[in-house]
Amino acid sequence: MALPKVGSIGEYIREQRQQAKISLRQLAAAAGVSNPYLSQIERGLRKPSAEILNQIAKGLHISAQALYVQAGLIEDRETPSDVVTAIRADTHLTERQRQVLIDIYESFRKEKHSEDEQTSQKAHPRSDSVADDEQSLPAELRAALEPYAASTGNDTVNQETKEG
Amino acid sequence: MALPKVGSIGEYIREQRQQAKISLRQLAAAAGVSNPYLSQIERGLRKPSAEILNQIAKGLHISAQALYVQAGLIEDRETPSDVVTAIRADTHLTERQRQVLIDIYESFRKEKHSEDEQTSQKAHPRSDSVADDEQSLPAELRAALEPYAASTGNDTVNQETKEG
DNA sequence: CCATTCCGTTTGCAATTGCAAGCAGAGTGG
DNA sequence: CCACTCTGCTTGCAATTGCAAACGGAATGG
Repeated sequence: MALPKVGSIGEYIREQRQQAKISLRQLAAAAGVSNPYLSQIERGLRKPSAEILNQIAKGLHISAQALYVQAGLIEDRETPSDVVTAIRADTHLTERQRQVLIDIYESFRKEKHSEDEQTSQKAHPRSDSVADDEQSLPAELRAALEPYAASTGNDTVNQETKEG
Repeated sequence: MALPKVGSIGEYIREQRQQAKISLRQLAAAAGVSNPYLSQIERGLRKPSAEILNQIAKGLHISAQALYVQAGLIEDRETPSDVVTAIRADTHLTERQRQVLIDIYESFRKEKHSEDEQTSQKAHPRSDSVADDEQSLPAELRAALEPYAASTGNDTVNQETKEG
């Protein structure tokens, strides 16, 4: 395949480098890549890997995400909702758990629609001790959530929810 | 010769894929990469480029940042992955909704934490067509959540899993 | 029993990354 | 004028990515 549109990332790097007033070789040294390779990257002749991109970002003292966005490697971070983003980014949740959480959150948002509330952030007296000794989750809700909690192919819960 | 410690990213991908209950080939197709290559990635034999990583993230419906963090390509402090903080900061939720969301999240975390990973399973590939993805919120769960949503008496809970 | 269809893996191979070495030009100054 | 040093760029080459094709199992079904 011919060269794709990697030009924008190279231009961006060169722009940032020139704004920092450092030479190509200096940035190459700071980033730990070779000078010719950086030259080719800046002119769009090569498509750097994520590792190289990360090192360049470090050498430029800019956020790696800025470079990734420029390279089209991550979405433009529209921040749809910090909650959804955080859930999606949580590496400890399973796919299923993520979807359940997001769905619950969105249904909450929808329900909340008509109700205007000016909740000033007052101090939460017991904000830190959540889910420690007393769970405010009623039994029925916990029971309903059980099949979603840890099902990773374990068949302790027979999920025969087949549509008729 | 010596394979570097790219293992963690591969393990993570495989874990996420198995939790999503899709085959290696399915994920490969969804991500637009070849099956053998994905196999090698998951086993840590290859170090995927950022582009491939991004496509895999799309195929897994997880944030690309999560993968990049796992791969050690970006610092994890760059990602706002604190679900509880995000929920607390959301001004569109009622206090009660926040509490429920956080509790569900915490219970998910607990279940996942104590859960023993179980990969040895008798594969029954086409027992009951698991292919249909989600049916996100079952009626029982929605019913259990209703009293917590908002007492507007409106029950228009249509689920729209936003997919990119 | 053999054909089919999944699953994941192994095996070559083209294309690409990324680098060491070397090239051309512009200042600087002895 | 020539040596030195800086700038960025071009050239081969080893190592790697990423893929098409083919392989060994396991389950379904004629």
